[in-house]
Amino acid sequence: MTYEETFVTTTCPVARTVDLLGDRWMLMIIRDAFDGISRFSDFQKSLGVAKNVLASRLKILVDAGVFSLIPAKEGGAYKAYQLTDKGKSLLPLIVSLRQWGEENLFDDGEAISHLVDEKGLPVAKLVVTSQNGTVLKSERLQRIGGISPVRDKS
Amino acid sequence: MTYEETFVTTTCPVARTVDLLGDRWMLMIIRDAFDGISRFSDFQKSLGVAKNVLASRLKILVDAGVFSLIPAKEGGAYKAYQLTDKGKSLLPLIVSLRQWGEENLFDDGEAISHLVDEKGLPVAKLVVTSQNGTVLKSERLQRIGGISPVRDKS
DNA sequence: CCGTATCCATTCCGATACTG
DNA sequence: CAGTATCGGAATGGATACGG
Repeated sequence: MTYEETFVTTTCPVARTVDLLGDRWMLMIIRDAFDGISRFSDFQKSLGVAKNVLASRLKILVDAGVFSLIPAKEGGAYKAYQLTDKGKSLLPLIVSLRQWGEENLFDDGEAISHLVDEKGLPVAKLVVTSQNGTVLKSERLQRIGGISPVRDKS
Repeated sequence: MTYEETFVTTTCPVARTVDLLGDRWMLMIIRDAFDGISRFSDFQKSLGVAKNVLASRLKILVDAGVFSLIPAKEGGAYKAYQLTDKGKSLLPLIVSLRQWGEENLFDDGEAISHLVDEKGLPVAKLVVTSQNGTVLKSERLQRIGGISPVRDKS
């Protein structure tokens, strides 16, 4: 079962991304990739997922162009799954997941891992803005084109 | 089975968020909520999900504080699931999903729905930056504290 | 080490029927 | 409309064994 076979045609980009990545393992695999993991066995150790499941997920991600599979070098022992540019552009998604979790799913004083830059500074909070830089609240957004969401007529 | 019962304690905020929201229906429900949907039957019509499944997901989201359930007004007919502030702070996540899908999962010329502000301007692209505003590439990030990811020692 | 193939248990989901 | 209860089937995942 390849990614293309299960791909649902929809005009909503959120739905398409969720079709591809909206799965526990997918998102955790990508998180690990941003943490520098690139080998099959390291993904498996980190996630504790069954090998067949991991293999199928990685195949889908390679097919989708999120990972490229680098063959083992001559004399090298391991293949490597590396994020492509397409894969690296998932960084805002992973950071969104991280920041929301940090702010909403931890009690004060609980152990927590942080994301920092090379100087140890925390990453800035992601904010949705208009193209002129003003912060946008969700109430001021609307979806145009494509599917027409059901709206409250009351 | 409530959200608390299945909550996996981990020091990684990504994992906690994925535990709660890393599911096809969850993310689609939240997308719909940002599109203004608030009623049980409208979610159901929009998503085509079975009622028992929808009910269980909405309960989890209410328990988690993402939605508040507003009872029907006197004389009003419908209850409403409204995003709380906590729920509204998921906007960057939904926008991340949307923008990645727009850029990577559509062929040129395909019908696509867009997210715009009240003036019809597209939302700006989300970018991960350091606290001083410089754009951060994934290679320059690292996770500190909490779990120690498996790293390549080769 | 990196997977693939198979099997089995479980979960999950959709459909239906029913209640307030 | 807004759910709850139940049931059967499909899909999924984990474990294991095996092969490149």
